[in-house]
Amino acid sequence: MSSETCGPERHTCPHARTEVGCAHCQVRLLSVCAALTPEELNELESLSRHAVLDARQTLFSQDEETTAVYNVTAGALRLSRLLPDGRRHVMGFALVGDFLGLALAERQTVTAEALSHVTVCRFDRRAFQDLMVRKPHLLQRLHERAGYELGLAQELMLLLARRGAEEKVASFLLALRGRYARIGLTSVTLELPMGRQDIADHLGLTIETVSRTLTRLDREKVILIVPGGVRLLDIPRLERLGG
Amino acid sequence: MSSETCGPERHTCPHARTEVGCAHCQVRLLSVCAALTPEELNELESLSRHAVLDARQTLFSQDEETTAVYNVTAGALRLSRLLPDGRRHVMGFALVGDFLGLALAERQTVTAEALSHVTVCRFDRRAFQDLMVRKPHLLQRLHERAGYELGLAQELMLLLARRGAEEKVASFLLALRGRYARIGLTSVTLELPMGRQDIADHLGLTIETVSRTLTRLDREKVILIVPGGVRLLDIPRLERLGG
DNA sequence: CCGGGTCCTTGTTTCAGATCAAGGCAACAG
DNA sequence: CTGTTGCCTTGATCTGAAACAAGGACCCGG
Repeated sequence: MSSETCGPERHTCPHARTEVGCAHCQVRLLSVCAALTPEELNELESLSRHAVLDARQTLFSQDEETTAVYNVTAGALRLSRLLPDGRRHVMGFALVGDFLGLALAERQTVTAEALSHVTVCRFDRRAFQDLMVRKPHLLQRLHERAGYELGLAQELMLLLARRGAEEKVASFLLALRGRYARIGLTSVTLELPMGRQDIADHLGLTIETVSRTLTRLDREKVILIVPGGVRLLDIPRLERLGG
Repeated sequence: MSSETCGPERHTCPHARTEVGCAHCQVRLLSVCAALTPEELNELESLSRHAVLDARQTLFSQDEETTAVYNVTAGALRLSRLLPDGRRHVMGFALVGDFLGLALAERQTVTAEALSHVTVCRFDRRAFQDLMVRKPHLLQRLHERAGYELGLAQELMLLLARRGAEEKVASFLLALRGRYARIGLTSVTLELPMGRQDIADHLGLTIETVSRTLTRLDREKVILIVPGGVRLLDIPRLERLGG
């Protein structure tokens, strides 16, 4: 709640991109940029600026004008929405390779806050939009990605409507594992860069229920709680619990 | 559950479009077609076939191959998703002007069933996709629409996570009113083409809770339950209840 | 080493909504 | 007219997550 709002410009390093260009970007093949030819990539690169955020810093806030779109190259962010009555809902988490600003909306619909040290690739919105008009296959790629996001949103809806804290938590862990796998990160332990409160606000539970549920799963040897994440011990069982 | 699965082709009337072309379509300005020039509209028209469904008929089913995309020109459909364990979640309702198949996915993610007598405009998926590659502004329009859908999905997520049956029902009614207003339908009474069970499955409640909540709102003179829908008597109050 | 954070866990109570059960009502067919 | 069916409503009881309350683990700065 007390995170300082602070534009990304402050963290921009104009020299960074000369050192590591788009062509050498680790997330290029995961992201929308994969749609581009080398020369188009060059053009895109000329629009991009790297930005760095520390944990708890805000990349952009709900309702503010959308000045840029971003590609996450390292770290994780929390995407949340504040309700008029003060309650918060965490719409999701942006991981490496995720694109922020898909919908190309005039105003941000969510607040994006860094959960860890984060690096992003920043593109001016106008310039990006212009480029997209000229490169229909970039738009197509973006639209595909939007379809994927729509799918994620539907899964989450299913998750929220499904009663049972255990079901929710189990599905959440599996979904996160799936997203990590999609970007080639298959570790024994599942990193949880977000706190319990974030998970609770994401799943429509309270922090106590999330904590209790994780503790129970740990006690029943389905998972093992480790610092900064969990180890998934019995994935078939977890899948049975989650659906 | 017992609705007959039955392809839309059976209801196709190849002569219909000669009688009422795209240019005279009532929903043209509401839908993705609004992005097109008259001659492009002609081209689109040559791809379109009208199809008619009676209530309870299935337009397409979850997991089946996507052979076509649709534009709803009359009536309403229920978009639902079946979980492996048999539970159902109603992802949403398609109204007049809505486009089905935005994501251009290979397979359907939901089942679409007519809630009333429905007419749709059917476009072959391949042909539509080809047209879109040639008409970037159609793709752009589609992407915009996808952004809108993503917004709706987020709203619904908020709704599902937000506790309180009353809040959910109130927000649902207001959201539906908003969607009707968007397509120029502002009647005193809000039509509810879906049943109580559908609303329950949409909001993550039971049919009893939906019924009780509507009854309570009626008793408190916030709404008036009428056959086939409700009349919204005290909209400010409803807004306070819904957020 | 201590003091003050923050985050997480655990215990107890309470309540909203699920569940179980029954009945009402309109449409329709025989 | 009567039985059936589908949809909605109402009531009684139960349950699981929220709310409230407290304590523990860890980190960091002095």
